[in-house]
Amino acid sequence: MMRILIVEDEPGISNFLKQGLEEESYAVDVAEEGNNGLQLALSGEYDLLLLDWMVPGVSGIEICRRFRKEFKETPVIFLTAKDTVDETIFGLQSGANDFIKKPFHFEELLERIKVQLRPKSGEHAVFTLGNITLNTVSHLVLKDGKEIGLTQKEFALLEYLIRNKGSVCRRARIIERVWDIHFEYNTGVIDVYINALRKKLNLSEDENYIQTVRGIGYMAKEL
Amino acid sequence: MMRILIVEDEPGISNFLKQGLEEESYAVDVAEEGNNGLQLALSGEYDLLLLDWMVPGVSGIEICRRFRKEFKETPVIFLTAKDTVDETIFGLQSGANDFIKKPFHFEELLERIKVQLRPKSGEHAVFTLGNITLNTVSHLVLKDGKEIGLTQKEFALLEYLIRNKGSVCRRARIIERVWDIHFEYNTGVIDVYINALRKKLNLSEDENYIQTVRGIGYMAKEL
DNA sequence: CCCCATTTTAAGCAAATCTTAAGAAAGCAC
DNA sequence: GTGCTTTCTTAAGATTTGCTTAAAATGGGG
Repeated sequence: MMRILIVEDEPGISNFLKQGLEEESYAVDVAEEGNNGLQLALSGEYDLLLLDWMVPGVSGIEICRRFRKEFKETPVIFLTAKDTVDETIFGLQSGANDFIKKPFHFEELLERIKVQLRPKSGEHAVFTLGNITLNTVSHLVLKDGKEIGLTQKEFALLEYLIRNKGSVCRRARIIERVWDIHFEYNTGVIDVYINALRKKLNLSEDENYIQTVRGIGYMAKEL
Repeated sequence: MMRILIVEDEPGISNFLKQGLEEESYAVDVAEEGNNGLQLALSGEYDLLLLDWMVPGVSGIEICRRFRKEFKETPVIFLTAKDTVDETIFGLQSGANDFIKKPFHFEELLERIKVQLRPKSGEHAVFTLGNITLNTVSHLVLKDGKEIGLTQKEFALLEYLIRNKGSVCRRARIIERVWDIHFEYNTGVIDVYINALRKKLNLSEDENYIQTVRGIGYMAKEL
């Protein structure tokens, strides 16, 4: 699941964007103010930043600059009413990846977001775990070359586990990352999905690729 | 286990926070008054301070300032009804890491606490003790490169010992830090776990990495 | 509006872990 | 060596956590 942070002080715009992007199954957080926005951005939770040029508190440009120092690869897109060449250059120098001028069509923004989030050549789009192959672009999972039909959530869970192959994934983290649920870990939903994955992947005894780590969570692991 | 000290004179607020944070599995202590709060803060037991701006006795700002002299890295968050710029700057100059205005949503506070407690890049995630490796991120323990399956408590105990490698760890301290039990040291539970650790790590005679310090406690030690 | 696939909740059962307790062994002072 | 204290080891009961299944909610498409 891709996570987007919007820093935008006009609730009209931010709500519109949040709803639209959530319908496209992104996880969206909104900060209405610069200090809060910067802090959230630096938390490292996000895969893309949508910054308003001018927000109360720390400005979008400043957020972008400070963010760039920490996260060199995460894309930043500016939303701006300004379109003079000077300011644009200034913004790009601050490390932004793209600009979009208000007012804009939602489709155009979405397209640009997709461009930024498209895995760059050289980046992994295909992950493997033993004889299992997971392709994040075609959204296909194969085991021994045979297609396994997974639902959205099942795919997201498997993707999260495989991306973190070799590390124990804590339940709280899984719930946050795959379900976008925060502050409520007493649900048994992870277990049900792990169960479904193991069943659909038809893991035999000697194919213990999805291991449970009692008291902590689960781990995808090569054998 | 992360330990939080709340200094807040309104029992309504402090109880609400204590309960909520404990449900998130933080260890929480409350001081209702400044002098007591300062004393507890300076004890060095805590990983984060939640200070009310105004409390009877020593003020929150004063606690923060005095605390900063001793503990440069431990985060401090203020709870405050005040939000004028002057006071905010004053608070930040006193060394606070963040502010949150009353009234606030518990989720927001929790989010900010998590941001502050997130291990900063560059901090140690991997600790070693002889041929033993403990990774706090992947939650794995290796001996001679081979994975050792530890339970939660076993892992926590080993982590505590290794983090304090070379220092004797008193039983009372271990019970407080690993089990969060205070004022009750007559339990034999540490011995049982030390035993389990030595067994699982399969420590031979010349690998006495976890030493008994008779009458005091235990010590992890390079040989 | 209904149907169907997906997601979530709930509950009983199984298994691993945690804690307690008690006897054995080891360390220490005399 | 004797007697006392501390630590080690084991095992059993209590508790927690995970597995599995079925049923209930949810949500999108016809």
